[in-house]
Amino acid sequence: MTLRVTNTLSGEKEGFEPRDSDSVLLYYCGLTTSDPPHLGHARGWVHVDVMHRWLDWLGYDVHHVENFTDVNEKIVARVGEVGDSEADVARNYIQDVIRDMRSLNLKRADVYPRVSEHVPEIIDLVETLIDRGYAYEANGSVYFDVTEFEKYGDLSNQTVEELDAQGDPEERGEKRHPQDFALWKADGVAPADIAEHRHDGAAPAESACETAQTWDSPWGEGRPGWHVECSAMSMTHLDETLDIHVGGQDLVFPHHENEVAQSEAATGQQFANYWLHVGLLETKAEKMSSSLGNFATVEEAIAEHGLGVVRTFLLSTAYHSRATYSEGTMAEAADRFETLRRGYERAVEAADSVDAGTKVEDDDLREAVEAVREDVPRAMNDDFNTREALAALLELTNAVNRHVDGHDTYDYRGLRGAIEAFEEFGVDVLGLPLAEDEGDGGDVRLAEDLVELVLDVRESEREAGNYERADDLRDELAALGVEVQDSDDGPTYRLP
RNA sequence: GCCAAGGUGGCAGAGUUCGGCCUAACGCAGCGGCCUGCAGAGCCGCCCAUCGCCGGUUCAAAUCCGGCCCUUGGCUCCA
Repeated sequence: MTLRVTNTLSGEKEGFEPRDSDSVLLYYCGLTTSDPPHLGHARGWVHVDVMHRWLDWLGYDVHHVENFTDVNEKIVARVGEVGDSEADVARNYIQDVIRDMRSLNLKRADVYPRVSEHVPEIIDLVETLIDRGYAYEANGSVYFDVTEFEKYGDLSNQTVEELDAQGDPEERGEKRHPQDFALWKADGVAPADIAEHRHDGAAPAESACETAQTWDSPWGEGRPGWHVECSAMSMTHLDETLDIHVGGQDLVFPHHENEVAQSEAATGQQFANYWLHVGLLETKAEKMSSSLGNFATVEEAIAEHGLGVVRTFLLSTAYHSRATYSEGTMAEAADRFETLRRGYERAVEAADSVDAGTKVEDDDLREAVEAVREDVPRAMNDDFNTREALAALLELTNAVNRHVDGHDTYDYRGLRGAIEAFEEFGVDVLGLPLAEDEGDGGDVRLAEDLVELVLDVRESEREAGNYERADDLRDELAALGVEVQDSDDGPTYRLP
């Protein structure tokens, strides 16, 4: 059973073969740190995270890099709102990104390089491109000459001629061809460059622009262009040829197209063997984006729904499809996650109970365990089909519930198999917090003791037949977020 | 206009690579039943799909081919 992935280069699902049979170089285009991260970013991160986890499961040594674009006109446009300078704004948002990545339970990448730390490498790359005849200098700026690179347009399936036909010839300026793009931009940032990105309440554009960073270069003072950074950083931290390059669907053109051109022109090597593109998150048939202002931030979503629900939501749609964010889709995710979490909990409780024995054998349960061990790897190997993987775990949940409901004594080995499958696939591969305890601080212990005290009182009311009083107590606990469930063995509860 | 990705039940969303086990998964919503003092959770069952439209290939098509319609994304900052 081998991994197959949909490669944007070919437009087809292909068998995955890394350059080196036991390691994978994985690069993900991170975000520009000019706005709070929203759920659309989280979708990309979580899917890359699961790819990383699955490649680990398959036994590869994964080298994973994600960049931060901390030099950009949009960041300058925020000066005065969240910081006093371009660098300061970027630092603030990088901090937000790191906080959100932690709360999303992402496996760490090996490196999170920033543009501001890689200007020397970028300059080297630009010089190489000039030396090799793929780039030219004009008035202190450097442009990539798309007519020199034969494969330009291959990734996005366009030709330079087609692209030129769309461009406005007046816009060409100092470029030789309309599609040429900047590798290095002379001087700093002009107020006009940031005008369209500004919010109300920003600092005066002039003073914001004064904080824009510039660097010395062979062509004079200036700033790196947007596209070079990914080429320079991925080559610095991984290699000239990557196994898998992942990014949002909206980056295919021009960003990724330009990355391919720069990198391959400079090295003569294929830049990435597999290009994977994550579909965009939409609300009511409109993509979620910072510029449209229609986003839910990662922080808000986690605070409102919790990690498990957010991850379940993001993984409930295959990475390459677009996904819909709405109250309804979140509610569905909440249900799915709760079902899984309860199923896992029931398996653990049953296995640990005195009624679990070695003499009990439930074929249905054991078959379900075998099935999930086949179904999840098959789903994940089929282009990381996380939706199918979740469905397989839900089938296991159903088998666990049937077993616990239908028997007075439990099949210990069957349950243990189920628990291991939940942990291996649900927790380790999909990153779901199935076993999350709510922390073991003193406050939590006190809360537990108090809830148990209330439940004891409630039980005696029930025994006395005072159901109204008992129901009131349950309702009041529910109002505090404490979920109470009655069963034959007495009530169980869960803290919020 | 050009390029790309899509159009599957009330919603959401797999399956299309290599046509048949798809009489279309998992789930949400809805309905009925079991369990329960009640509720919830869970279990069992049911309901809702001629898989955008038209034509073609085939013993057989959601899956392949042709045409058309529509949606979204990219072509300008965007994961």
